[in-house]
Amino acid sequence: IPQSHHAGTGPQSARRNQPFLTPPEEEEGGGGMGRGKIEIKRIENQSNRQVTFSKRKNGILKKAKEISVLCDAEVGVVVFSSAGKLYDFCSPRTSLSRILEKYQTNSGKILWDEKHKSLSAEIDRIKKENDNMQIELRHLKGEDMNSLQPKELIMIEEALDNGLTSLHEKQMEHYDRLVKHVCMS
Amino acid sequence: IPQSHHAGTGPQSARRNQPFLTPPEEEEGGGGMGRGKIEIKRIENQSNRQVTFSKRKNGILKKAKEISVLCDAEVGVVVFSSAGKLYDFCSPRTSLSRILEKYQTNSGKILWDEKHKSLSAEIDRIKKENDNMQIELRHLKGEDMNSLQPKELIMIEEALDNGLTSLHEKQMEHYDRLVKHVCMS
DNA sequence: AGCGCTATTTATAAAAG
DNA sequence: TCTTTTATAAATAGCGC
Repeated sequence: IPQSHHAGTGPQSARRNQPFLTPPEEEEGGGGMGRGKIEIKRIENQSNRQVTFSKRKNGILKKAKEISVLCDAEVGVVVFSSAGKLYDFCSPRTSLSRILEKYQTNSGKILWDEKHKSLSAEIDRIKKENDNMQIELRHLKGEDMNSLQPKELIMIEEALDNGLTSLHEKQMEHYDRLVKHVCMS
Repeated sequence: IPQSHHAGTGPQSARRNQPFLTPPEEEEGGGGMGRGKIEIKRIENQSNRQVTFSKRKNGILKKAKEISVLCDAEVGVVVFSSAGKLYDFCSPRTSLSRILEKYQTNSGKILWDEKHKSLSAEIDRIKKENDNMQIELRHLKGEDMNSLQPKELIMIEEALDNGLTSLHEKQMEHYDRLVKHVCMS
């Protein structure tokens, strides 16, 4: 998409990143080439501060999304610009409320009363069930088996064999039906 | 401090970033040069997932701190590892509670009282997920297959075959380890 | 679990539109 | 204010300890 212009300059080999041994002509005679390091302290210029906020806010939300996907982590992020505008992110399959609830449980800090403990408890229970199935599924698919003992592997193997057997029977039924159908026509 | 070795390869002018047209001698005969892009999807290898989580978690908390300082923003971040360990950040001069209060005011979402809805919605969602996994599990175990089409059966078959293949590899590892152990004793 | 190393990939500060 | 561009600064994947 970028692939800017590059009016037919010629060969333009595959090299990239020609640093700038000689400044390849300043775009304008004028001054600033800049980009550069900044120290981590409040940006005084309000405009710059706003721009930087916008960029970094996007950056953080993106990072949050990435870690939640990559590492299967639960993440909640809430950001207010200095102007008071709100931005937030919450990992999929959960909610800020849920994360905060967990936060309370885990940190001991109480963010709100405990009216919803029971609902929460049910969610925990179901999620646990969920996790167990997830694990079983993974195992049947041959994933995450490093922690398994030989005995457990054998049980999985039996399950898989049984599955295949049943499945083949079923496939045979389909096959027979097909053959029968063809013969009759 | 770093300034590693670089045994006198020669002139080594000020250029950096010599990619690696020819690998300038591998340190050891051994293999891995690696580093590289990864796609944003769950990291299957548990160990890598944990390491990446740790690194990126630090990264996000750092970014949160930076934006809060640079841009005078209020930021709250809560992260749970997949193992359930909690990490969090909150900008200075405030607290998570205060940020959340502001969040409610600003977003209209009421985290506490309206939590019922989100909780029950979540329960519904999880239960549905649960059901789907249940079905998939049954299928892999060769149950409830009457409603499946041949094509679907084939997909299941492939899954089972893949599972068996992976599993046999794993069993082979156990076996090899056992043999090795016996021989050594 | 964490730190150091380095090649690469990303994020971004500045500038200009 | 948001976007695109470009040169730099940072983050980080895969190793090794």
